[in-house]
Amino acid sequence: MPELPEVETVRDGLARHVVGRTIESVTVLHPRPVRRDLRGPAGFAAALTGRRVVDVRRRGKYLWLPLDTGDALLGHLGMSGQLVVQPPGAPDERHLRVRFVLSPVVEEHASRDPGDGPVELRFVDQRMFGGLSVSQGGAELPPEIAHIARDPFDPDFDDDLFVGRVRRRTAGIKRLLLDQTLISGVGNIYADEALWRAQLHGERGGDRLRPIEIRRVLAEARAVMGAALVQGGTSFDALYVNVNGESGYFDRSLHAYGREGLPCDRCGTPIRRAEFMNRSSFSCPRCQPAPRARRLPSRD
DNA sequence: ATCGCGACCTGGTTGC
DNA sequence: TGCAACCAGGTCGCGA
Repeated sequence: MPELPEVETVRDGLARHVVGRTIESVTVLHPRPVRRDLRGPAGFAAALTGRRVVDVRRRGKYLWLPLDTGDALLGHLGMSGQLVVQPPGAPDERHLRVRFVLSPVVEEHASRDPGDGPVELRFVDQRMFGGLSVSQGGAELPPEIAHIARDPFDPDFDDDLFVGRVRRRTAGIKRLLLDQTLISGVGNIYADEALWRAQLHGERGGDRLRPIEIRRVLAEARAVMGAALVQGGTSFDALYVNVNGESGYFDRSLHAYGREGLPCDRCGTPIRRAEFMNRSSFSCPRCQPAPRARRLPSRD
């Protein structure tokens, strides 16, 4: 499941391979991934055809491609989305949803790299939680994602602001780590990993954490995602930009997620799986002690 | 404002 | 063997 490191890997790959190209045609093979675009599949395609891609940017798990018009192609990979760059005529992927035919790299930027020829940008998504839309005037920052917080690698991410906001919330710290309006880019896997590394239980209330504990889990989120970023950045080949949650290029480094019943790498206690927000949470019952139940508000 | 939950979606896996 | 139930989870929208 793509979280910040995987999405950043895709952003970097797209920046190398699609910037400077013109979108020559757009084919929507399934309407669902463009559902957020109110103009419908035909309007979506029309708004992009003939436009040149001038950059590839990211905030949290969202990606957008600013266009020469000041609009942007906005995308989210959801759970199973991929953006792949392929040579024209490569066999269609099983779950190919949208195909963009891109022009060759313009003359002045071209090298002798065969990758400078025409390519296809393909949105492939099995479960279709992800999607694409055209954001009008969204080149700088699409208004659709103005509510998404900066991510912890953003130079303008404000640690003090984050600590302050967490301390004013009663929800558990895991829920707050997943709240993209507080901190973006963290998903279920890296939330569990950051909490394991910080030795904090995800149900500890934001208002029950000391500032130093909040700073610790923030530092660990940076550490675990930073390590994944380094591996991800070297894991795709020249032309094929891939995000695949199942590929598991980072699996070997996981200490909590998916390790139910396996011994904690720190203390040997079996890792426990718990239901949380209709999904799974993994933690060490010894290293990450659960908080005592909050006292019910008194009625006197 | 905040909280917590259901809906959305497919296909691989599990259980009978 | 066949079929149904289950499971993965990011985001949005809703009611409280």
